[in-house]
Amino acid sequence: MKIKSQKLSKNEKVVLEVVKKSNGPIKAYTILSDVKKNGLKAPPQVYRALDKLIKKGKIHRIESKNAYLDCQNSKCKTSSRTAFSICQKCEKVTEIINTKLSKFLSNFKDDAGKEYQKYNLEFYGICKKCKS
Amino acid sequence: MKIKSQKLSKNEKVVLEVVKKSNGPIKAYTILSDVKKNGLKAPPQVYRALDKLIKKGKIHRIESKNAYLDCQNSKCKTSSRTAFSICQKCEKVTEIINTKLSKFLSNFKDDAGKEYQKYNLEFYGICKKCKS
DNA sequence: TATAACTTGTTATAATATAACACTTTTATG
DNA sequence: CATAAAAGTGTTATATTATAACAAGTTATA
Ligand SMILES: [Zn+2]
Ligand SMILES: [Zn+2]
Ligand SMILES: [Zn+2]
Ligand SMILES: [Zn+2]
Repeated sequence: MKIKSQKLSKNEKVVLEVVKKSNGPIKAYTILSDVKKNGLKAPPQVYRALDKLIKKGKIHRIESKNAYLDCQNSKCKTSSRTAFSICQKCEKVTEIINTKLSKFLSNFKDDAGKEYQKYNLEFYGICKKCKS
Repeated sequence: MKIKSQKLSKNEKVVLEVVKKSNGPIKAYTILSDVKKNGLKAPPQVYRALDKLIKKGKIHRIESKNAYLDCQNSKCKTSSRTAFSICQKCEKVTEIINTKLSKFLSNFKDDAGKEYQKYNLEFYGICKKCKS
């Protein structure tokens, strides 16, 4: 199994910094307006960087929010198996890092006996802060 | 726990029929062009119907594809707990109906001991047909 | 029948994402 | 090194997906 290079290009670095310093999931066009000071001007520059960063396991896409979040899991070498907790009130998102869960899903066989190399799981609820 | 009415409005019925007869996930604007013969003309008419149908558990949204699929699970009274198998080659999507899986996820507690009443899980792989 | 709740029709626009093409930089290879 | 291949960048235009806002019609129900 070939290991994908984790080296980042100039634009990838710029975009990753913005995603990292955002407090939670950030949208592509929010990133774009932010990176304009770094000389990036057009959507494709941002989307390309996002796509690469996802492939390199540096960030994840929160599908139900069209937003991007930096990986909070040191073990996340790739983006192939992800799980998130999403607050329906404040929109806070955290990556779930749970061995029992990832083992269960990685080993899961469907009724045809098929296993899956890749999954994305999004849990929805109300976070602790919003409950109190 | 209040049971949501499953009664469908005229537009909801029209849209549901199109989703049902499509062979796999269908996009909102594909639905729109299809329902034009029924007098529906504008995106909001389709999107409203889709939203209601999702809430009523008649269809599901495949988040990673921006597409809609009719519910294949007779037990799916609501859309709160869903799992899908998605072929990365032919884009075929099937709803996973598996008691072990749904029990595990429904009972899953994160590290803070929190349970979730809602989730969406998308598995990605290559379907049987595409493998052979 | 009044009135609230829901449903529809319509126009316009917002938000998200990609195609296509020219050019530059980096990497690999003989 | 030379040079070709691969990866990355800049740019314009456009495609795709989704919602805001408002007016009007319909249905439930008390
Ligand atoms: Zn991660
Ligand atoms: Zn919250
Ligand atoms: Zn279902
Ligand atoms: Zn397939």
